[in-house]
Amino acid sequence: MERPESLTNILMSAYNRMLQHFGPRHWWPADSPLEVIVGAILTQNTAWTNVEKAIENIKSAGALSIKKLLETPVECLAAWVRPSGYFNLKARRLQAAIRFIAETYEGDLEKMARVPLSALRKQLLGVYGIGEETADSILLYALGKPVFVVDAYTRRILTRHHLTGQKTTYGEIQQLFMSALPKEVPLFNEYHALIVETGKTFCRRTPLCSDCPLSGWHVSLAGVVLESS
DNA sequence: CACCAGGCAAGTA
DNA sequence: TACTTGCATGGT
Repeated sequence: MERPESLTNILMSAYNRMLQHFGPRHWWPADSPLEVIVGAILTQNTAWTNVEKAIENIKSAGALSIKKLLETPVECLAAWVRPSGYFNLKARRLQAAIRFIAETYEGDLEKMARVPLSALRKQLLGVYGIGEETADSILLYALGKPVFVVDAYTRRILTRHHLTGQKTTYGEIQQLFMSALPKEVPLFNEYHALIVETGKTFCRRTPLCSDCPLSGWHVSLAGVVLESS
């Protein structure tokens, strides 16, 4: 049996395999920090292609700014974001996020980005419609904070490779990565993007794992060597 | 036709 | 605290 690998080696090996396979993802797919925030809310449990249509509607209306969105009635927001699903819900969530930025930071995302990570994360989690994944996506991809984003794909891939159980919490999975990896924004950025790409391509709910960059990925942790499925 | 997608909050026990 | 349910469009 091989010598047990450290968690750091396991996670970096997975990262290198995914990077080798897909190349850099250049995330988040958006033209501005505000567009990242809007996209983070609209993509909740929704395919990104649908989010693109919704964002295009907002752009076509010339409304992709804090000032414009702030004065847009919620019914109008709902009409624009309709293609992304849950449109009544997401219109309210969008409005709540925009109001928070306007009221707390005078609509200035650069001012917002100067607040320390942990304090900012708590603030975001207090906003209606912003949970852990959305908060972390905003922190990392819109504000440049070194935090690891955990999503359904992250969970699914780790579970399939026996690195975590089904009931592992968001925070535990986040700690798994953040305790083992250097806390660098470019690494966290690329790592999560690669997980999403790998998940979309090879690890959907209906399994389709052949040729996955992680197939045959030997995981040895705590002296127990497992074979990925 | 059924199932799924880069969650979240509110309700229930 | 830990589970369940509603929310909704568009692609496969």
